[in-house]
Amino acid sequence: MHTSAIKPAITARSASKQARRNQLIKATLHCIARKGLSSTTMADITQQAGLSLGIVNLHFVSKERLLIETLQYVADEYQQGLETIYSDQTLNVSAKIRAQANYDFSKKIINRDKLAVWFAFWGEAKARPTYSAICAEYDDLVARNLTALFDNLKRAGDYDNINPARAARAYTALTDGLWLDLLISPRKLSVTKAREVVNDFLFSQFPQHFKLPTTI
Amino acid sequence: MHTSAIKPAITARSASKQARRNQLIKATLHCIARKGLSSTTMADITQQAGLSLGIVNLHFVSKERLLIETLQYVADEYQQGLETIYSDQTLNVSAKIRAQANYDFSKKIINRDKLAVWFAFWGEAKARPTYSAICAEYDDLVARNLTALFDNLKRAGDYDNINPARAARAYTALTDGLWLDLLISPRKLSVTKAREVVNDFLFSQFPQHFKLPTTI
Amino acid sequence: MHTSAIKPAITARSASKQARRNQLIKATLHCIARKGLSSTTMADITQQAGLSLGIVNLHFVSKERLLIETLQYVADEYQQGLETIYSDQTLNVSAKIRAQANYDFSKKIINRDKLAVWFAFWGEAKARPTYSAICAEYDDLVARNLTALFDNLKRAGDYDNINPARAARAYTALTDGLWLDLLISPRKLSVTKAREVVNDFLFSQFPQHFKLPTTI
Amino acid sequence: MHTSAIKPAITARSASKQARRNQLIKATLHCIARKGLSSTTMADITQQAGLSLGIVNLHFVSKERLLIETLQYVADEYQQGLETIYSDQTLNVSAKIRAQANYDFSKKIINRDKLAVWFAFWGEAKARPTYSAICAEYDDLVARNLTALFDNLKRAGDYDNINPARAARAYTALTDGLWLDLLISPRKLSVTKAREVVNDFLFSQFPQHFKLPTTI
DNA sequence: AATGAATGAGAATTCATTCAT
DNA sequence: AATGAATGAATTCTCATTCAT
Repeated sequence: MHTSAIKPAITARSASKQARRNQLIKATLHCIARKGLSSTTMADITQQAGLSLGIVNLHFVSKERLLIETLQYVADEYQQGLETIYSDQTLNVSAKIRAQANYDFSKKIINRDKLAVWFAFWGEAKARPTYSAICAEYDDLVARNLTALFDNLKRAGDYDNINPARAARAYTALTDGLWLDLLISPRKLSVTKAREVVNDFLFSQFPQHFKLPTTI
Repeated sequence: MHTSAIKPAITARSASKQARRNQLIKATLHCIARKGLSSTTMADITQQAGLSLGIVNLHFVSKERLLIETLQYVADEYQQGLETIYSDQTLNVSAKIRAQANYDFSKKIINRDKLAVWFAFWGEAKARPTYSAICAEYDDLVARNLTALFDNLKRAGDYDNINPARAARAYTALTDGLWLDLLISPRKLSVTKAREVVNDFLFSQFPQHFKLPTTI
Repeated sequence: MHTSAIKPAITARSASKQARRNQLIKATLHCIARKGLSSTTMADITQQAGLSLGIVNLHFVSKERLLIETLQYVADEYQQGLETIYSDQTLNVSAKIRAQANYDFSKKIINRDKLAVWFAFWGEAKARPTYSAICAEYDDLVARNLTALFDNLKRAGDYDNINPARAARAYTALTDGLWLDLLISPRKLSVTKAREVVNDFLFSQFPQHFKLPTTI
Repeated sequence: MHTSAIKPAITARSASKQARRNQLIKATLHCIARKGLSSTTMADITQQAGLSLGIVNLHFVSKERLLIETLQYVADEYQQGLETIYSDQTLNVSAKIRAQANYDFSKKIINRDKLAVWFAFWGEAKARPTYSAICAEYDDLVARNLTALFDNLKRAGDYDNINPARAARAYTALTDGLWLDLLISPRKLSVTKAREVVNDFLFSQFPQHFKLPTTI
């Protein structure tokens, strides 16, 4: 009873606390995309968030922690999208793979700002194990699930030559590489073309389950 | 004896201007790989090179210029290796492709330091157009040549479904992605596995010209 | 009462900011006078002000801006003194001129530190247009007002040979030159003597309105 | 005979040494006038002289010594011109004064570069006693000679109100002040006007010996 | 909880001077 | 005597963090 009276107050407080944190993470994302990871300062972030300079150290202890949580935020966001697909009971195996391919090159993911943030962190990953760990985590999720899906397809079709784990590895490498291309030379590679490349790949691996892109 | 007579000539003072520049670029590469792009300072670089602090501004005007020339150096080195392959008259089309695949995952290229440097710069590319420009250049070289090679194969075999330009795009994306995986999670992806993934890809596209990796 | 409740909140902040700026400008003046413009460092200034090194960039963006505002400060201070004289309704024309002559060689102006600062900036003026502009501004004020005053005198007396504009120019040149002498060779020229030189000049131009210095 | 064979060799050496020194002083003057005293570097000077960087320390020991000798050079040059006038037996007293006035506003002296150099050093004078000493020296020469000349005039005419020493002081202050104006605001004060101001002054002091400028 | 002025360690850059050639 | 690459102390500027309000 007491608790039910007190809890809302606590939740309210912590909710507002979480709101501040998200506000700062959003601002951080924005700044990293505009100015790059190394040129983004605390002043940039807090100004972008419309808050005072001291607030980051209040809510995140240090800049380093804010950056880590920002990366975590982006990784989580991506993972949640995938998990929704993976756990969707209405989709069959190939539909899930198709859904992931669509998701990986959807407006939500293919957003130059988000790509920039991904690669900004990857670029620092070697020197900062914490970044590596976060990046590796989502990688795992995809590898596990995609391997399972490809394995299912292999059994469902006549795919003796396919190694599901390697195909999954190829898929993630291919999408990472295409994202990089989309970021570095957006004039040479459109999202449409990138999708075709992915579809080519899926068709080449599982011709009985995927269609050839209309244009060759 | 010779060396003891020659070495003194290469001491601090008499090293050629170009030698000094290379010395500094090498030191820069080393530092970026160890500490990351953003944490690498002039003091780190000059100390690594065994030279004095002021030397960078003497030979490169500014840190920014040194970094650009360092990226250029790595890009040039990679390009030269490829051009040697592309212009090798003793290799037929599929041998050239195989040679590139070997080269792309050879000791010379797959070196965690060099990968780290690549991704360090890619991570900053969005915010620094000069970096993008250099990265885009080598991309172009590969895209052009690989498209031509795949085009040749297509005519030589029964590959109606292949779009050479897309296959080339897929190849570069795949290798970029694998490099990233090798950098980020070297425990999960070995160079051997990465080679198998590439071979899988080449076999899936041109089964008449490439062999299936021995292990499935 | 209202004011005492409201003002402190508003003024306290902004006044404190302005106070810091003045504190730094004062310290700058002091350092320039002691060590010269070119040998004055940020460390000198902030130490003199009893503040930390980073404070200048916080309040003035750069050293260059601090120097400009310091020059502006001295120029403004001098101008304000003059404007008080020019706008004093209780003084007649010749009294105003006499007041300016007194002011120009008063303790407030003839202060070796301030003279040193003036000439430090003049010395750099050729190479820095911003300095020139500020110096030229006060020059203008004096030229305009003194010309008008001399013009009045000319009409009031029998001064056919006087060209008011030229007399004004002569007056400013004379005082500038005397200030320089007071700075460079204070042993040869006392302030008293300098005053006599100015009085000689005024008497020679307008004998009906100014007295000959007592000692010849 | 020996001597006549050896001496030329010695003279040649020392002459070439002096030539190098003059070459460097000229270059220093040029650089100070263009860039200001504080921004002039050893590299600027040696490059301007078309010589190597190390040469200054070879011929002048330090930058400081070079600057002092440069100031000395300008001061000497000015003094020599004056001494030629003072010792010219063909000129009477008022002609000498007129000659000096002409000289002080001649092309040789009124040269923005040289003025800039004068004031650059004066600006640093307070903080560097060596500069003061050199500047004071020429001042002395003028004061002594001009006082004597004015004294002569006083006896030759009806000038009871004139104090020759003060008039001399006024003359030097006036010219210094006009030089400063010519340097700082050349658009407002032409050399012609400056000459008129000086002539006004001489006429006002010694109306029987100097003519009123034609324009009033 | 929030602010933002102040701090000061750390970084890049400059440049007089040195010294091997 | 001359050169100019190399040095490293000195200087300005940046910016994460602190802390009084």
